[in-house]
Amino acid sequence: MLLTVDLVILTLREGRLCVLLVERGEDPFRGMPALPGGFLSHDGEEILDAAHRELSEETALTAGYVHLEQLATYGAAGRDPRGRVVSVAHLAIAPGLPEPVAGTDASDAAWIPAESVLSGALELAFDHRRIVTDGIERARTKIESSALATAFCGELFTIAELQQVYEAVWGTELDTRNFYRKVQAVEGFIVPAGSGRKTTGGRPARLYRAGPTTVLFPPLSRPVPTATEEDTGEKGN
Amino acid sequence: MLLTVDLVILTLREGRLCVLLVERGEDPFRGMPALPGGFLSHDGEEILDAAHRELSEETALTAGYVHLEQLATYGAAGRDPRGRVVSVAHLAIAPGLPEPVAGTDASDAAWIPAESVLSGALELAFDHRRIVTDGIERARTKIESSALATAFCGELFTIAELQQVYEAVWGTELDTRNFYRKVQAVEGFIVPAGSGRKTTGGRPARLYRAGPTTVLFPPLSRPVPTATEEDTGEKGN
DNA sequence: TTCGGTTACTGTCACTTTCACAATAAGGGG
DNA sequence: CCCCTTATTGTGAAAGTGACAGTAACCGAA
Repeated sequence: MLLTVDLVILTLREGRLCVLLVERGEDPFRGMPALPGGFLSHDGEEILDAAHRELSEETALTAGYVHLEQLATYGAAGRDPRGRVVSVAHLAIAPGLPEPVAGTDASDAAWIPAESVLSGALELAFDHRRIVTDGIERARTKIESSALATAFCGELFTIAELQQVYEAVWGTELDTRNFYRKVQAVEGFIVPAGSGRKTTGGRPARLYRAGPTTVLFPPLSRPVPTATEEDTGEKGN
Repeated sequence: MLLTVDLVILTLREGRLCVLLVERGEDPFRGMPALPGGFLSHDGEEILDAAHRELSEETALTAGYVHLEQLATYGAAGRDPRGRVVSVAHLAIAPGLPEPVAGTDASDAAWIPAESVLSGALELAFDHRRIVTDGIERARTKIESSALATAFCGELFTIAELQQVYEAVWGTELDTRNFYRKVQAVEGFIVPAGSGRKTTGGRPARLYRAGPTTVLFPPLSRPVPTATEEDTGEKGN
């Protein structure tokens, strides 16, 4: 029985939720997009360590602030043609890397819009489509009641940027005024950080950094889809 | 590398949240309480099937209505003295079994109050204390926004019984009137079922069964501990 | 039959939270 | 100095929440 680690690495690029996929260079599903991952390097390697290793192999994340957590374990008998391979999937969330990240291990690596995977337009190797779906669902649920969304931002960010995170992950639009109020109402979620910076013209925005709070209360609840906006190609189940 | 399946089986007994523990009959941690579980029976057995098998081995659950879901995977290098053993833990929730369930596989099986494990009063084998803690935390969180609580009840149940579930799992007391209102406000959470039955004297209670709704909206939010009731021996982290 | 005991069930009011909605502030560039 | 762009703030209606007590229905005993 072989144990592997797979990674669902999410980030924001141009306001869209993206997942890092590599093109398989070897034979099961050769040439097909797949999640980055691999076997444990040596017997005795911790699972979480292996996930960290794969993460730094695949992304050039110098800043140590990357969220990484276990997602779920996938071990269906027929998921790998080579035999019984059980994979412990992990969810990683990184701030928007401007570089497309040329892979070091696999043939090619690229940020793919999450929508392409969710809609089924893009076919993935193994059961990786399911894993990506589960990972995104986890992220969508978890940003409601935890400070996870700040992991999509850099060290310093504006409230507008944070709002873009929520909008991209949930695939909805939010009211700016209510978002400002709710986010600032959560004690210790975001804390001010010195001066402001400007972006595209306009008034400079205040900068914040992630605060000590990890559990959001009251939570930022995801708006209910109003049944007349189900056209984004995203399935709700 | 060996793969095992462990089960956190939760139920309600006399209004208290209990977990099923077996006394280990073999040598690593012999005689110590542990979670039911075991190795995959044959190479190729599905992980979820193995969990179901262990569940029916350990409990005499004739009614098929038991909730079973994957919890997390534990693979720390030193967790098993025999070598590298990775365990996929599962969370099971069953209606209150009146029988103490004499174990068929392990030496002995018994329902243990969750508080004994959470408080650390009872020492468990391996890292099973952590697994139980994670399982209970999962249950506590999940009954807020899913219909999971009905899995603690039988086919038919009263609203008062459902309230006892929430109170036992959360370890808090709830206002009866508000609970009635909230539970009935969720469309399709519980649906009426015919006639009423009496319990200890009193007015007969209406019976309900679990409805089709699986996501609770609005959710039943767990009351915030008011910092003057932290004495139940349960740690809040 | 009535009465007391026990448990199930329901209604109100004050308060907080949520949502929908628009005007003002602060820079940059011409 | 004016215009453009984006950031930031306030308000009123509506819904939800929490605290609170009384009525209803059945049982068994007097």
